[in-house]
Amino acid sequence: MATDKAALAAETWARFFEFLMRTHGQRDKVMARYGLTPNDTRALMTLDTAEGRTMRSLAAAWNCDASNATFIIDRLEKRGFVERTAKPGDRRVKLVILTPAGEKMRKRMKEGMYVPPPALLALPRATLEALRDALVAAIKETEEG
Amino acid sequence: MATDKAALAAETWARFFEFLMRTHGQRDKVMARYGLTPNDTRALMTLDTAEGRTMRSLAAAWNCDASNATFIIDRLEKRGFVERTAKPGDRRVKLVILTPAGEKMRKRMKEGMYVPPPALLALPRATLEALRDALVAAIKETEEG
DNA sequence: TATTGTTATACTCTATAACTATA
DNA sequence: TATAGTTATAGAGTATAACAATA
Repeated sequence: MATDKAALAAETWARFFEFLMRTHGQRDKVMARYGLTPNDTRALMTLDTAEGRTMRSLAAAWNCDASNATFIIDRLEKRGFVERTAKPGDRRVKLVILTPAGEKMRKRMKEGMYVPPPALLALPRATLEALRDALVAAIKETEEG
Repeated sequence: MATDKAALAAETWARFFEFLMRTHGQRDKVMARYGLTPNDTRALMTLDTAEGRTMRSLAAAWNCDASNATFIIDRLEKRGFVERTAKPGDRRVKLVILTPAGEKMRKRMKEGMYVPPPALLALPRATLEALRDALVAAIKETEEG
């Protein structure tokens, strides 16, 4: 029966992507509304107002090169969404924080992106709960592996 | 209770993305193995060997500009994965088909991409079935709206 | 010497506008 | 005149290598 389970997992995985593709338009609209690229959006989601993050750690979080992180942060800085501040104690390091304007935009994006697609809202409550529970279980598995 | 359901849908949606992000590395690896970009992969998945598709319909399927479709097909043509053939009857139109080499690469990619992440395989059968059924229901809702 | 971040450069991806050839 | 596709061009996103400042 091992084969059957593999096939079931493969089908589930394919469905996962199909649903993702079918709801792609909605996410594009939210970003277009605020003139943000997918990059900008991801960056806003990663940052916070409090202590700030080093360029290095941002590059690692985005799985990209340090020079690319410079480029991404430059873009956000030009629009007034982030600030580079010097780290006290090690003047090589820069801490990037969200400005109030950046915090505001982040909140808007989050609201827009987390609005579930109508197709999800249309599901019966029990189906939604089953979906959520299965995803939570799957996420937990990624932590343990 | 409408509010509760909206919150449930929002949470489910957030989980969906979280799982997607956590399994991102796996998909990158498959594409890197064959030297394909995400673009190339999507294109290979869309095409077939039989009748071919017009550039216009490809651009529509990829939700991109016609000139971009030209660029994408050019890339695949250079690597010998696709061919442009003239449509009999209307010589303005070109039909793009997969070559045998393209068909082979398509099959490899499909195998690689449809391998479910280990975290999915680790779920109990009942959870997997619930997940699949919920996704199928959600996909169906996108068709009706 | 090693590390943090930036700049110079080049290549890929994408869209707009102008163009060619058919219809 | 309208449509299918391409080319010219420009801007965004990405990486590599060389560089500056600091440790």
